[in-house]
Amino acid sequence: MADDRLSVVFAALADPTRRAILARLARGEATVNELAEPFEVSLQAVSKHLKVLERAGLITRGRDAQWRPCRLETEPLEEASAWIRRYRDVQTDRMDRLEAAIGRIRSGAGDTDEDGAERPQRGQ
Amino acid sequence: MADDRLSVVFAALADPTRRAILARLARGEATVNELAEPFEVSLQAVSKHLKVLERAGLITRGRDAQWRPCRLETEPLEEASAWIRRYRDVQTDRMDRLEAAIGRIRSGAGDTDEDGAERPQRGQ
DNA sequence: TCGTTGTTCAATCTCTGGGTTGAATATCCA
DNA sequence: TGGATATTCAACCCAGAGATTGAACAACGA
Repeated sequence: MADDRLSVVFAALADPTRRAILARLARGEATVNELAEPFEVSLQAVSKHLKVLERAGLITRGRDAQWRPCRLETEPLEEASAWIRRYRDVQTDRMDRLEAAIGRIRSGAGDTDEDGAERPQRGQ
Repeated sequence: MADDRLSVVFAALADPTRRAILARLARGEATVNELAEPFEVSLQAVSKHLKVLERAGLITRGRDAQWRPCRLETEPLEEASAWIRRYRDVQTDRMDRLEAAIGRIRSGAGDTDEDGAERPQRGQ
C-alpha cells in the first residue's frame, strides 16, 4: 500500500471490521476488549486493526490503568470526504454544461467545448 | 481484501495512481494509453488498475474500434461519501450535546448523559 | 494481406495485510 | 507479593495486491 496520507486513510476504511469499530466509537470511547467483543477474530487481530486506524489518524488512544480507551478522530474522515466530493459531482456538472451547450447551439451560438478537457489526438 | 461493495470501493481509492486516474476521468473520457501517459508504470499495470476501478463500479468502459474509452461513474463515490458523512460529524455532535449538558447543569438541571452510548462495565 | 497500434492475458516475482498462537508486559486488587 | 485482567509483541502462515516481461488478440489503414 502507498504511504501517502489519503491512501492510508482509504486503506484503513477498506475493511468491514475496521469500519464497524469506527461506527462503535462514534457512540463514545471504548476499550480494546469492548471493541473486540462483537467480532469472532482474536483480540490480537483487533489490536492490529486499531493500530491501522491509529496510523491513519482515525483514532487516538489514551491510558486508564491497564485499559487503552480508543477515541474516534474525524479530521481524516473530513479529508477523505473532501477528496471524494471533488469528483462526486462531475457527472452532473458535465450534464449541466452539456445542456448549456445544447441550449447555446439551439439559440444559434454554436461551437462550444463540453468540458474543457485536453483530448490528445488518437494518431496512428 | 473483503469483497463487500464498500470495502471494494475504499480499497480502489487507496492508491494514488488510481485516484489520479479518476481525477483525469473527471475531465472527460479517456483511453488506456491516455490514462497511462502520466505514469511511469507499464501499460499492463494501468490496465490492471482500470480493472480494479471497474470492479468497484467507479468506471465503465466502452468500445471505439481498438480503443476502450473509460468513463467515470460517480454512484459508488456517493455511497462512500454517505458512509463517511455518517461519522464525520460525531465529534461536533458530541460537543454540542456536552455543551447542552453543561448548560443544563449550570441552570441547575444536572445529571445528564453525554451521548447515550452503552458503556459495558469494566469488571475484573 | 500485412504491418501498426491499442489493449489484454498469462506467468512470475515480491511484499504486505490479516489472521493465528504463545509469550511478554502493564496494572489492578486481595 | 501474587494472581487476575487488559493489552501488546513476536513469529509464523497464506492469500492477494501491484509490478514486471512476453505473448496474444483486436481493429485499423495502406
